[in-house]
Amino acid sequence: MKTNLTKAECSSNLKNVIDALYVLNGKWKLPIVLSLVNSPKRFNELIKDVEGISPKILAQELKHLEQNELVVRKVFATTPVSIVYEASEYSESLKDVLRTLSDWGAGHRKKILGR
Amino acid sequence: MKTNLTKAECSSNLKNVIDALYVLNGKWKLPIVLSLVNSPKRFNELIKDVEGISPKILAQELKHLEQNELVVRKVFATTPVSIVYEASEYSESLKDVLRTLSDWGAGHRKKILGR
DNA sequence: GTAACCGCTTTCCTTTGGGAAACTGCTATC
DNA sequence: GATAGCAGTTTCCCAAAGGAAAGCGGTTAC
Repeated sequence: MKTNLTKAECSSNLKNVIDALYVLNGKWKLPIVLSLVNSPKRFNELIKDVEGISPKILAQELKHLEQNELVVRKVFATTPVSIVYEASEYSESLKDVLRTLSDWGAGHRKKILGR
Repeated sequence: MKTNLTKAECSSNLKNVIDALYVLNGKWKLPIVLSLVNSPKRFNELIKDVEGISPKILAQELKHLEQNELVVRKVFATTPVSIVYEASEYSESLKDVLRTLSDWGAGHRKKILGR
């Protein structure tokens, strides 16, 4: 059986794909999530770990990721309070997405650039 | 076995994922590919089918998609020449990517918006 | 010959994303 | 009391993305 994309697959899923890309898009979202998957971190630790990001952008992206429940902001009532960002359990749902994207990206680079 | 993203999965694949998103990104690339998967089309047919796109953007995106071998531009020596754009056979390689993105996007929308 | 269609390109403009730097309020340390 | 660190916010700026409108060279239909 020929496994073309069917019309249904194409049009009915376009919105879903666009929604997914909206959440993952931009220069920093995935780097931040992946840094937090490695280990939870505080704001200034993220600034150091995610190379090149500015505090404005980091704050902005963390809010976006929090809204999408991929990152959790935890406040500890120490003095002074400590604030720690973690990758949520839900962020594991990205695993399959990231794997297929990574596989395709690797294969594609090889096809187009030959390396 | 706990199926966390491993450190290796995270860092070594980030570049691949970013490369993949670079190719798929933007407002119009996927709509164009999906329109062409349904049926090959001429320039002005695409203008009508991909609602809201301007000729400048369409020309630009078609070039990008051609460079990435997802779309083929065929010139027929009729008088006047007719130019037809088709989804390439290689564009089928996007099937898995689109499916996982679509699944995740659908689930995610449900989680965040409850619909 | 003129009006219309095809496949674009050009120009100009607005919106969006991202970055640099300074600054703020708070706390802790010296 | 001065300095430094934390967790950001504010301001200003630049570049890239995207859109609206017009134009252009060719062809064909009237």
